[in-house]
Amino acid sequence: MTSSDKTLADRTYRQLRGDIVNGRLAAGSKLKLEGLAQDYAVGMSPLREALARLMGDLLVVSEGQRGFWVAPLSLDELDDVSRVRALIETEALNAAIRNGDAQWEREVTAAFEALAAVEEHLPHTSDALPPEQLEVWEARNRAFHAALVSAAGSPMLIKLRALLYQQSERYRRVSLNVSRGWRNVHDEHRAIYDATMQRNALRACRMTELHLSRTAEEVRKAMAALSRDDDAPGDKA
Amino acid sequence: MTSSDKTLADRTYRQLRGDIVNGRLAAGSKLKLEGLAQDYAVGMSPLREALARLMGDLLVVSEGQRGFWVAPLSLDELDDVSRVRALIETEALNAAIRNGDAQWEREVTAAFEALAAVEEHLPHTSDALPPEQLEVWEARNRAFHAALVSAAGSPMLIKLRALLYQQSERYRRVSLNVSRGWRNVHDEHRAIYDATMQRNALRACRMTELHLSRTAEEVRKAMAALSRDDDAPGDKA
DNA sequence: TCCGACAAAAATATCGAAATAAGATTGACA
DNA sequence: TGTCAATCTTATTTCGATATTTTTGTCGGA
Repeated sequence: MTSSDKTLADRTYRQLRGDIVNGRLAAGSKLKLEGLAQDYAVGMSPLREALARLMGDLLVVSEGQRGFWVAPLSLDELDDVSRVRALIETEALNAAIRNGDAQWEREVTAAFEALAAVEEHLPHTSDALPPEQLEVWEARNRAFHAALVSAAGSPMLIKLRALLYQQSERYRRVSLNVSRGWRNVHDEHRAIYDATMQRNALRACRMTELHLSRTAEEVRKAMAALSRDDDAPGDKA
Repeated sequence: MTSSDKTLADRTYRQLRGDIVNGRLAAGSKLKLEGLAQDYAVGMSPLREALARLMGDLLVVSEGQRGFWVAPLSLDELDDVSRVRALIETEALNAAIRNGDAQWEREVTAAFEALAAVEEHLPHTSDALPPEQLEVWEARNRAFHAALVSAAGSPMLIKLRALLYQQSERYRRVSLNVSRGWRNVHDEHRAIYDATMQRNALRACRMTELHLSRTAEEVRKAMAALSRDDDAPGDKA
């Protein structure tokens, strides 16, 4: 699609990843190989290769001779991911603030302003957001957070951060489907941005932790609500 | 081999991973698919599936339509991996010391004593170690470090730690091939073990950092020596 | 002679489809 | 009601076809 789709397996990997992260493929659902091969119009070989790579991203799990599933979501894992993400993200941001040069500042500013342009007229009370606008926000949010840490000078930190961001995104998408409006997430982004530009690493990391924990809290509530909804209408045997 | 080899791709994944980590497949070398398929006695599909999974472990890199390579090693990456590993490992150890119960203590003790049994009569000056004994030490070292953090209560931390340990192991194996003997690594392990058993998290983490940075330093020297050797005898065009 | 562009050939990576084998399901029988 | 076997579904793998890259060889110009 966008970048390096030299091979069919590559393209399928990206498509599948997107469909899992944004929830089009439900968490925990069985991935029927034949069906997927048809949907994505590929043969078994590229499909299996894509699935194997997604296992490394912790988006797919497999069991011996029984097939593949979309990795399940759970409240416990949400807490786990959120905590580790905070650790990695603050470490990376700290390093970036230490190492970042003028070019980095420009990139962060550009990413922030692009994000701000979307966030400033977000519905505060509405319960639904046009999917297209949601995709734009997701992309710019991802870009902003990526830009912040891009000067960390540590490929490994950046790689792990990307992995954890993706995990978080899956959870966040769940809550966006049931959320009763947007909290003033823009203020939080601005606080992180300002502290970063002032090279106030301590404050920037604190604001980041706050931002992450608030997001996690929101997801937690949404998931709890969802599981209540799941239990109530369903009957026991 | 050992655990879940339900499928050919699984077995091949493990074999390849082992051969890369212990250096039987040289860093940076091209992985010729046909050759590998013969060596491991599998077809293309399971082989490619294994390689795709190894990409997720950062042990293999691939390029578009041009094939696979063993991920290269570099001094920069050694520093990067070492730093991030220290971050993750101390975080996990800290949590484990907070959460670990009596069962955990027993497991750590057992792992430590098994390791000690090998380390106590390690050659202090010898320059070569029988490969078989080296494998035993590697296994017990891995088990000891894994046991320490096993009670961290965070699957994600443990997963990332395992990834980084594996990266470090690759580098360590390089240095073991050229090392002029063993430093008193056993004292370092004992210091970590003692502090852990005393539930002295601060000291345990400090000792861990020291242990990791000393190991990294040793590897750094070995790699520098190797690259000198590589340059000197070789001729320019 | 030396180099560079170009074209053919070889090597190799990628992919799809059919064969195989393992697991799940159904139904008969005890 | 539980067990076993036959059947069906589905994952896994092999194999062969296709597409791409790399190498080799040839020619023409400096």
